[in-house]
Amino acid sequence: MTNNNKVKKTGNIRAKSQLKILTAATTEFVLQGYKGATVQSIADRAGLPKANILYYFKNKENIYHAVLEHTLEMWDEGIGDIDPSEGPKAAIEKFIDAKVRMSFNHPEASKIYAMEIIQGAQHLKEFARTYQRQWVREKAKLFQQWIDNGEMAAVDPVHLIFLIWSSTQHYADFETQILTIMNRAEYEQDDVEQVIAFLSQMILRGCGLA
Amino acid sequence: MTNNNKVKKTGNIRAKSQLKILTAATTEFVLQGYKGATVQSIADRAGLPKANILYYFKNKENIYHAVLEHTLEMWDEGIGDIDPSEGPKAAIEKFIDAKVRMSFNHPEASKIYAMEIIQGAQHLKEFARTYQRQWVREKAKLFQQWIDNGEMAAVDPVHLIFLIWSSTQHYADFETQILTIMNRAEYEQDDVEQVIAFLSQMILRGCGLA
DNA sequence: AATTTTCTTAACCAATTGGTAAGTCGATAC
DNA sequence: GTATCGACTTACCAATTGGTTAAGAAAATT
Repeated sequence: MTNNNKVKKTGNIRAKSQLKILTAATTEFVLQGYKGATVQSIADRAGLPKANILYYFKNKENIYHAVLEHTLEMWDEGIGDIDPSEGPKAAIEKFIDAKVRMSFNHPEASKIYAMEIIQGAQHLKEFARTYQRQWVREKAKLFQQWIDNGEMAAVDPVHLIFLIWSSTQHYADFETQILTIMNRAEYEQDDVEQVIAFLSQMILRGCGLA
Repeated sequence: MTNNNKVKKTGNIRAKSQLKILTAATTEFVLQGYKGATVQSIADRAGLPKANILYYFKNKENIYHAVLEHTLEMWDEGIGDIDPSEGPKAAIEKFIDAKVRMSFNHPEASKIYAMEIIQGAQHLKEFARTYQRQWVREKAKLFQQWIDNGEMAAVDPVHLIFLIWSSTQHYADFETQILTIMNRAEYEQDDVEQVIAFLSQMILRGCGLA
């Protein structure tokens, strides 16, 4: 009998350290950009010596890849699939809800993602070309059926998806600007609900669903 | 009489070179980030030797400041002030129109701006705190009056402004993603008009104005 | 207790990069 | 003709940074 008292001790330090590094790296990459974030700065933020970082990750690019993967997993989970049987109103509501909550809960993930796209999506082009394109087409088709059925107004489904993406992500990516303009130090609990209510109202009405 | 034949020869080269550098620098900063863009890469893109760059601009940060200023000027011009007397419908239409056209015509300006905000707006906090905050408050007040007058639906004016900003800028900042998903190499003439029509329709309806 | 594996660290290096010093060159002014 | 000034260039350096090596400390396994 091995590993009885302390369950899975091996790899425990490893997993812990890797997570610490990944978290620190995400923040550094957002704040300083890929080139601006140094291995040393990541190490400092993680509270580990620099050589230790390069013990767990082969090199800097490797860290960045790991951060991106982590981000994409979140995108995948948080996006909440649309259930066709629910009808357009519930579908859009659920979609907005999920995206807004993700923006408020994981702003750094959204920021990393946004910076990648802005800079030309060198590391994400494949993801967009395969996965996202497919996702958008499926969902657009669904919306189109609802439109053809007279269940919602005739709006361009693809642009509708872009609208939901942009308006929801904005609260993560432009956090700094929004807080400064509203003269606030940070978001509060209520803000999430308020944004969800506002965007749902606007977009549903825009789709002739309210 | 000096400078008769050739009008203002001195400073002509200067202005031309500076513009070339600024344009090249904007692209480099967008593509590589502040730290990632090297003076050499800016020089290469501008078609000038590196030392020449540092002859016209004291240092790298100086170039970046110049780029940001140039961007803010555009923001200022392109935003197109809202005329209270026109009523909410025309005002919102005009606002969306101006912002979308700016996104399609100067995507790099939008991108530089977006990256600054995402990374914490180190160089733009003052601008947001003074100028933008004031602008948003004025406009929000205007919308509120229209709402109180029953001229438009009761939607949160500040969030409405954020919605217009985010949905219009999206086409510049996320250009790469949008084109990839739509399986297109670049935007076409029609796209601008289509986006303007879509967003106007959606947002006006959301405001109970269509 | 011995041994093997994992983890941690200091010291170091090669390459890149921002920036400078010191000048050349050509045109205009005097 | 020569002094001046803006435009441009070469050669160089100090500092930073990504990454390696090699060796020791700690843990886990036997």
